[in-house]
Amino acid sequence: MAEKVTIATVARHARVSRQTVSNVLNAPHIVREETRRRVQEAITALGYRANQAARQMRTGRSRLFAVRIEPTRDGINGSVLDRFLHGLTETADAAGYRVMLYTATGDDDEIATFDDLLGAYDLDGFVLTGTDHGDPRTAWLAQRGVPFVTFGRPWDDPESHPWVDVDGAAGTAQATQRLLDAGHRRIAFIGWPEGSGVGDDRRAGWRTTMAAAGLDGAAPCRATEDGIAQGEREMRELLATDDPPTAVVCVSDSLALGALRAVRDTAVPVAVTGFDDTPVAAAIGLTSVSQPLAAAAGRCVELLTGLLDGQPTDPHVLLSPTLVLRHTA
Amino acid sequence: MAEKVTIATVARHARVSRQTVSNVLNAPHIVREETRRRVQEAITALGYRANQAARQMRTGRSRLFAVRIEPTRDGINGSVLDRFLHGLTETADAAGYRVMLYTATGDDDEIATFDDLLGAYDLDGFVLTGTDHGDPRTAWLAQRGVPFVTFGRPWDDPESHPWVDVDGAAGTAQATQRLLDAGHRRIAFIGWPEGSGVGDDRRAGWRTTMAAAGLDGAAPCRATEDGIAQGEREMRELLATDDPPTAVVCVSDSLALGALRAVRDTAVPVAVTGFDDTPVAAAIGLTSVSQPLAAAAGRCVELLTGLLDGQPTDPHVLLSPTLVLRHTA
DNA sequence: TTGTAGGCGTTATCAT
DNA sequence: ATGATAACGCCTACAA
Repeated sequence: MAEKVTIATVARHARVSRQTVSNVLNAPHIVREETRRRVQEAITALGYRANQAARQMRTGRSRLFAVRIEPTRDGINGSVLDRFLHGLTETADAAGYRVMLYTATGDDDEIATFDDLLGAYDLDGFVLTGTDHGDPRTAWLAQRGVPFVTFGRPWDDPESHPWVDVDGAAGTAQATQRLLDAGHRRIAFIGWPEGSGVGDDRRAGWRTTMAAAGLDGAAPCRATEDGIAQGEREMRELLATDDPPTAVVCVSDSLALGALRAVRDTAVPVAVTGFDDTPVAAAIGLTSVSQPLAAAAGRCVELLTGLLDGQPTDPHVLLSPTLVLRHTA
Repeated sequence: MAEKVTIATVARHARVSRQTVSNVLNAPHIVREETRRRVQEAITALGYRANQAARQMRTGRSRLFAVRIEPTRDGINGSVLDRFLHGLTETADAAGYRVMLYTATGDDDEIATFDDLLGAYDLDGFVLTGTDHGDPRTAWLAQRGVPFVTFGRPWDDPESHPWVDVDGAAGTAQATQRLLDAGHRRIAFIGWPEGSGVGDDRRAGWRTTMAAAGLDGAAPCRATEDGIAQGEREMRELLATDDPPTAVVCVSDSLALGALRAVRDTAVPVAVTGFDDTPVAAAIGLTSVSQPLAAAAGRCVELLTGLLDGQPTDPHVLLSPTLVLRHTA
């Protein structure tokens, strides 16, 4: 444990004042070339690292972002957040920020945590995931002028705050088109109940694609809560109709997995596509729409740092997903 | 957005000195009952929160732990870390600590990050996951007296530092015993190559159980890298032998998934068990050994906080996994 | 371009 | 039991 290396140690070593060292760190352009080099050398030689606590106390900024980590619901969708989180940490790191985790049991609890975090750690910003209609969290943050970005559009008013999202409609449209190209005509959709922004968006992609092909009439649509069992049930009912579909686009891998089970029992092959390209999909060969999570995370960091530096960045980013073709479609 | 509430604000409000407020916070017992109550009231009334940066500068402690988030390798095993991380964040929270994330591309890079983090944020401790033989990271931390806990035993010397782990051998033993009870006699094992602590441990559980049943001769054992394709190949080779196994215990869900594919083509039903109870296992009905990840995370935090408070806690915790029975065995 | 003098909010030390 | 004072490491004035 070498004794602590402070800005003073560096100054002494480089035979300049502490202020000059600070300048080299925070405003390199105002320091003479040669002096700067000498200071830089001292910094690396001594292994100096700016103490964030001291810096934060003076500047009020912590170079820290906070992200909520969710309780891994059914575990299938959990991996999406997991991948996003990794991308976020990596990009933030590169931008000189670190990511702090927190948990919350609901919106109110999360808002209380905002308060806590802001008071105790002077957090620079938040990255929220999974926003929904009339989200109280974004309102709270916006009202206090706390910088934040959401991964997921604000469905009520797209202009209300910076966000990054993946174009779900484009994803399902792609999947639907692919089935169309393969000769399918009766293509069903199994989605979530109306009212969730994400679910409605994905359904719209399928619906418009079918309509564009003049196939509205051949497009049975079901809605259910997420889950494998639910997917299986809906698909069975679909198959039991007079004119059963030959393909189905599902709003999630969970539902697609269930549909796949129902389909396995039938003689006629039915094509199935899912959404999110989760590990499960990869493992069982399910064709699925893949979100560019690392890119999304990167853009979130970009937006947030831009906000903090007062740089004007386009605050709304919509990324395109890609269809990963496997055995099931 | 109200003006900042500091210890001075509270002191004024409660008509005491700043020091008394500090005492109420850090050494309540030395403050008179009535004074303490008055200060507490002021604290809640004003919504005061101790500023961590200032506290840290004075005490040198940050109430921050760091954990590495991995690049979600094949995604199947990634979910294990994900669940662990969530448990960690929750327990740390309850203990008044927060979790900071970092990434690293290798051991050396990770050590460099330790240095960074320690210098910049005065981190209180690290939680390492997935230790292996002769881990340079633990050596580095230990040498500098940095508090840390590993999730995973140090295989070379169990006494060298505090750890929490799950008894892998007990898990595979349980799985094997269950197959024995079901009447199986020829039970194979598909594992990882010798040399990984975790893999060898899990193999040992199977081997000793078979030996105890006097079935050493009926216990074909294969080793391969992790992966679905690898599992399928090994299982096919196993099935092609003169006296093929009627059941197989796999060291991971990935391998089990592959084995399952090989087995689906055969006429004779072959029982398969995996390890980690990943979402994939749940989705396809694979019997698997489940690790108590939330509990493990909790014990990690317990050990670490104990270390920091100088409390003597048993520094070695071995938890038992449970077998989750599903369709495949 | 470089040096000097506060002060950020907290806690430890020492008086009272 | 309580209060005054110094110090943690850094950055932002201002002076040289």
